[in-house]
Amino acid sequence: MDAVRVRFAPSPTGYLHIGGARTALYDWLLARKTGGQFILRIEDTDRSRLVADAVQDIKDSLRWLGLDWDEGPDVGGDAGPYFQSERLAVYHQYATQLVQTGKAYYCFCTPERLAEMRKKQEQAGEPSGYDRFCRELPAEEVEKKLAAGEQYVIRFKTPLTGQTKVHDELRGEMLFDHQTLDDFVVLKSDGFPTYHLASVVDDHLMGITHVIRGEEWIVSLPRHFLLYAAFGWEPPAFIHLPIFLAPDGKGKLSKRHGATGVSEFKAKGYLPEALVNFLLLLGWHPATDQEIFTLDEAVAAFSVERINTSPVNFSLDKLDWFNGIYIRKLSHEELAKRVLPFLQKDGLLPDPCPPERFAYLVRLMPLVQERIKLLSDISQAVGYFLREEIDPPAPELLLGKKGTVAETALLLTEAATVLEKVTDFNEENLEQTLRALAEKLQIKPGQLFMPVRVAVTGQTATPGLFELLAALGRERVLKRLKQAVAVLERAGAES
RNA sequence: GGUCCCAUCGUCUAGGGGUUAGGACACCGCCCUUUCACGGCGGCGGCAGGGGUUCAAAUCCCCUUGGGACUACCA
Repeated sequence: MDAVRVRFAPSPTGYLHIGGARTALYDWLLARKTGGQFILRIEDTDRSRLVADAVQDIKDSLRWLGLDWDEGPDVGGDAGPYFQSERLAVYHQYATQLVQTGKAYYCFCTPERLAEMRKKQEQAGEPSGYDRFCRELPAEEVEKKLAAGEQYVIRFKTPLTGQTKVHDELRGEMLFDHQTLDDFVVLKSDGFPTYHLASVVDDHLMGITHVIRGEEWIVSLPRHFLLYAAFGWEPPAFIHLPIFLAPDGKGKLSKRHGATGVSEFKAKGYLPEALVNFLLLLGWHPATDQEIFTLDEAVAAFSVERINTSPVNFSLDKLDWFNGIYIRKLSHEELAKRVLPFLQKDGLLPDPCPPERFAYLVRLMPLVQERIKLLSDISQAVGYFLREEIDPPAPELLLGKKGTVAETALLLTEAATVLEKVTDFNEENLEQTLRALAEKLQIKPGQLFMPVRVAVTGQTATPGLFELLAALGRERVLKRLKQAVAVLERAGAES
């Protein structure tokens, strides 16, 4: 495929949505695969819905995912500006051109009249759409209203008859009757363009060859083809991606279905590698049955032809699996780095983190790496390592299913005694010592190990006991064993 | 209501005239094992329905049904 120019054109009305992230990913992949350009364009033409931090969140999220843009905010480019709000003169020029060539007209209808019109249409069960009240206004009247400073919009003069044939790379040709289209607004009364005008003009001016966007735009395709024809321009290739449905399959994915923003996934402890891999396979499938992809591998394997057209249920199960896979791929050092902010947020490590504490964190990584699914699981997983003391475990937890208070207290006391004497407090010695103790007490190893585990961690699910004890260090182990014995003695006295 | 899109296990999907309908996640079981996890092995589970076309249909066509999108001076 020849080098391609693609754009991701989000509207800064909120954070970067997970659906938008997939669109950006496919854009980026296509650009990288063909040696073309990936352009970021901000479609800030709706002043009323503008969100202050949105652009920052979009840029941060894109970078976090590893999707760098060749032209756009912060990096510039020859086809700018890349904020539509800075291109108003351009849209005004083309809108005016449309009017002058008889392809569009001024409309002075008030929002009130439009609302009333819609109401009547609804009541009558008629198809909705502008009733073309201003379409044939005499030129003198238009001049008069304009001169009087009346508010106006510019509407496209959709042909009354005939049809427009549109083309989508995935679905092929689609036919739309002009009768089902109305005279849509291209320039709003505040001087800003609508999406239809702005995107068509910009895509043409910026030399966009492939438009990748959500399926919800298919219905608007005929308008866009009409605009291209009106300007005498060749339309780019259109690729409409299947929309994301809510996990239950009922309706479009939205905020009420949990996290939908890329930054939320980041905050929850998902790795960008995992999110990208997950998104990659949501609507696209390689020719092989490979499932794990680096960004580079994805670039090599990606092809537009293998994008799917059926709607996708956005279910998170597989994302968790991907996250585990990628967590296990990281080096101990790198994992520690990624996990650090979560520990700092939970107050388990200071910010900044002193080197020796970080080194200890790295030392802990092999113990927990295959046990956490989310980076945010880390506090639960290493809390008892990072704290000097732990809360005394509940007696029931120490006893397990069939232990008695007296027996367990004895076990733990014995354990403390032998552990105090271990010469070198390492994994191997610890295992030898404790297995020997179990044998001496004539109990199964597990009967000894579980109470010890609970005594020193407060949890029943932990990394291997001996590596854990070694990482904890003799002092804390003994202290916690004694604390547990005290808990049991107190429980024994009470009953 | 109108216009348009879509339809293979619960989910993501492969398969596009002849397959025991394949894989992954999830779930269940077994193995490994001091717990948890990882890993290994196995299992459960699907072509929405009806008509055609054809020697042969998950696959092509039509209808029905179901789901979804759009229906703004939002994108």
